Amino acid sequence: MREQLVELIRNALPLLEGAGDPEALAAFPVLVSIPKNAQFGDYATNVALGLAKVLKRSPLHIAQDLAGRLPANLTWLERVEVAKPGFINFFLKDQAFHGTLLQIILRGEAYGRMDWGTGRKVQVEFVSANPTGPLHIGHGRGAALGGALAALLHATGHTVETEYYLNDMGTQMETLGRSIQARALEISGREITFPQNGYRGDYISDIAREILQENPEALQEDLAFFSRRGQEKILQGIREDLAAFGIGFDHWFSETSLYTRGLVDALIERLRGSEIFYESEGALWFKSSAYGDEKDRVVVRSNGAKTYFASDMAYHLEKFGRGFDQVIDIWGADHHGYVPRLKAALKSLELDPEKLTVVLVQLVNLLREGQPVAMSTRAGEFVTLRAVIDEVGKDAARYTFLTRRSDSPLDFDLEVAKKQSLENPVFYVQYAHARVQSVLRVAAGQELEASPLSFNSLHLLALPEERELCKTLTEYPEVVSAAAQALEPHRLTSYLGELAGLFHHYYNHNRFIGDDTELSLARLLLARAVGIVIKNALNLLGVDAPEKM
RNA sequence: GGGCGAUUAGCUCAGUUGGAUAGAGCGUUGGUCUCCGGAACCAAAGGCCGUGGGUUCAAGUCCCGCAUCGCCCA
Repeated sequence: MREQLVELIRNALPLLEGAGDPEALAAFPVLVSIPKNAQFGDYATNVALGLAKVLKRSPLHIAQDLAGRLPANLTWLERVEVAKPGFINFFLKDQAFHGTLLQIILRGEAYGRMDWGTGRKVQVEFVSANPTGPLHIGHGRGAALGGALAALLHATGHTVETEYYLNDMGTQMETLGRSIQARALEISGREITFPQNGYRGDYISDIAREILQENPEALQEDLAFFSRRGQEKILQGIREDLAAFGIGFDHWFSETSLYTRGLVDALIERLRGSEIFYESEGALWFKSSAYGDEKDRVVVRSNGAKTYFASDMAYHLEKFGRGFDQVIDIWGADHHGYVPRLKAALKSLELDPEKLTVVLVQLVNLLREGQPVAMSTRAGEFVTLRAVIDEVGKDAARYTFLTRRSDSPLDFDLEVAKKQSLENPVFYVQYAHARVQSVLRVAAGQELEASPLSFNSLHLLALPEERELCKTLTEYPEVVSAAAQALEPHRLTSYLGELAGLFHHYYNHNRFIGDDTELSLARLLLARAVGIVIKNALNLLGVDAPEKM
C-alpha cells in the first residue's frame, strides 16, 4: 500500500512546475509515513517540505501542485489533502484494506515473506558459548535473538546460514579436564585440592559421576581423557538445551579445526612480513592501533602460544572466504571493546569491515516477583537456560527475550512469564490466536467458513475498529521488512502486542457470529486473517501459535 | 584516566532513515459485567523526553558540552 503511494508520488514529481532536471527529482527520496494522528489520513508524505529548497518554492505551494497532479479516480484512494506546512495526506477507502484480507488468506504462511534479500548470502553466528558449562540465561537471549534474526532474514529472501563457533582449544579445556578429574577423585574418596581457577559448578561433579559410572576404571585415564569426555558431555547438554529452545545450527565450527587445517599458521605467515605486524619482547604484535583500535594486540605470545585474537582473525578470514555478503556476530555486550579490534583485523586482511555486523546483547536481569534472582558465575551458581525453559516454557522465554531491543538490559520476571493472564505479553498474543481458532471452530460447527469466496461481503466491515484492524494487518510485511533491515526482532513483538490488543478489544465489543450471515462471513474472514498474521509473526520469533490453551 | 552504551509517565519500556497533539503494559483512581473463551471490559489521572547549547521550516530523534548510571580497558 505504502509502496503504491510512493510510486504514485514519484511518477508525479517530474510533472511539477519548474521541475527542471528530471534525474535530480528521480533521486529525491520519497517518504510515506503513517501519521500518529488519524486526522492526517492513513498515510502522509513530506516530500514537498524537502523539495522546497530544491525547487525554491514554498512547500505548501509544491504540495498543492503535486496533489493536483496525482491521478484521480483511483479505486482505493478516497481523497488527498494538503496540510499546513506542506504535508500531503492520503485518505484511503475501506476497500483498499479489504484487499489485503483476501491476500492474507490466499497467501497464508507466505504472507509477510519478501524477496528483496534474494541473492544475498548471510551468516548469523550466535550463542558460541564455551563448552565448559551449561548455557545460562544470557546465552538464551542471544539464542532467541539469533534464531529470530535468521528467520527474519530468511523471510526477506536472504540465504541464511547459522553457525555456532566452538572455543574448544587451549587452557580452558585443560581446566575443565582438571576440574572433572579432581571431582572424580573426590567422589572416589581421595583427598584433593581443587585446582585453582577450576570450574566449581555442580555440573562438574555430575559429569565426573557419570564418567565413573560409565567406566569405573576412568581414574586410570589421563587428563586429556577427562577434558575430552567433559567437553563431549557438556556439548551434548548444550545441544539438548538448544533443541528444547527450538534452536538448531547449520554449522558447528570448531576452533581446533582452524589449527588442524593450518589456517592460523597460514594467517600468521601471510602477515608476518607485513608492516602491520612487528615483534617486540619476543611476542608477535598486530598494529591494530593503526586501524582505530586503542592499542596494539598480541597475536603470538613470547612462549609461542597463539592468542584468541589469532584464532578469531583466522576464523573470520575463513568465514569471509565462504562468500557471505554479510556476516552477523551476536556477542555479549561485555565484549564490545573487541569490535574495533576485529574490524581492524578484517581491514588489514583486505576484507570489508562493513560486511561484519556485530550485534551486542545486554545483560538479562532475572527477577521473581520483582526481586532479583542471584546470579553469580564466580561460584558456579548461575541460572541455566534449561532451568528457565523448564519453569516458564520455551515460548514465554523466547518471546520475553525479544520484547526489548538487544542493546538494552532486560528484566525477565519468571512469575510474569508464567502468568496465564493478559498482563503476560506472551499469553496475550497466544491467547488472541487461540481465540481466533476458537471462533473459527464455532463457525465451522454452524457451516460458516471464512473462505475467499465471501470476499463480496467485505464491504460490510465498516466499523472504525475493523478498518483499524485491517490497516494494521496491511502493515505487517513492512514491519517484517524493517525488523530484518534493522536487525531488530523486537519490532515484531511490539507489533504483535498492538495487533493482539486490537483484536481483543474488537472481540470484546463485537460478535463474529450473528444473525446476519453475510456480516458473519466478512468478520470471520477478518478473524482468520488476524490468526494467520499472528501465527506468521510468532513463527519468525520461534514461538508456537496454539489452537487451544 | 580512556572508550562504548544508556537517560522518555510512579515502575518496565516502545517511539519506524528528523515531521503535525510523544505511546503501550504494569501500578493508581473511578466505573461496568447473564454474551462466539470473564483466563474480563470501559474511563481518568499521570511528561521540562537528564541538563545546557547548536543545526533545521521542523529535534525525543542529528552534532557538541555537562551530570548521572552501566559495561569494557588501563
